[in-house]
Amino acid sequence: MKPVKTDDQASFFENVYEVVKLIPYGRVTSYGAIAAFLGSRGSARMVGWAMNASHHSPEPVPAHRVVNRNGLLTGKHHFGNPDLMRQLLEQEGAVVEEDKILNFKELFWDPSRETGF
DNA sequence: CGCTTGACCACCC
DNA sequence: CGGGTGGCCAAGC
Repeated sequence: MKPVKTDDQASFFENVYEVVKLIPYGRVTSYGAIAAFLGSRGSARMVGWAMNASHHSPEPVPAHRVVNRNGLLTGKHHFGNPDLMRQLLEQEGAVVEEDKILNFKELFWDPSRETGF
């Protein structure tokens, strides 16, 4: 992974972006998992808010790999095209139906586990 | 400065 | 299946 933000702007948002960019191809995670990994277990909403501002990030953020705890593509309406998120996930090998990842359990990527904390 | 909203989560009815 | 409540924290008005 990249070096830690030495800048003062190491905010929750930047942290979220880093984690999301670390998500391997074909893998997905949840807002709550990211929030928990960052130390704010109950701040899942902040992760979503960070994603909302992801366009603010200089680098592209694979937000389509972040879904809710249900494996549901809750943020699909923020990709410009509601079908884009689903297609991106299917493109990476995910099985999506009714805006839900069926093999979510298999594709789930736990940041606190896969990264060796 | 305070209330409302939000790409969430969990529990309850 | 639907809906409501509490918690969380930040941004918008």
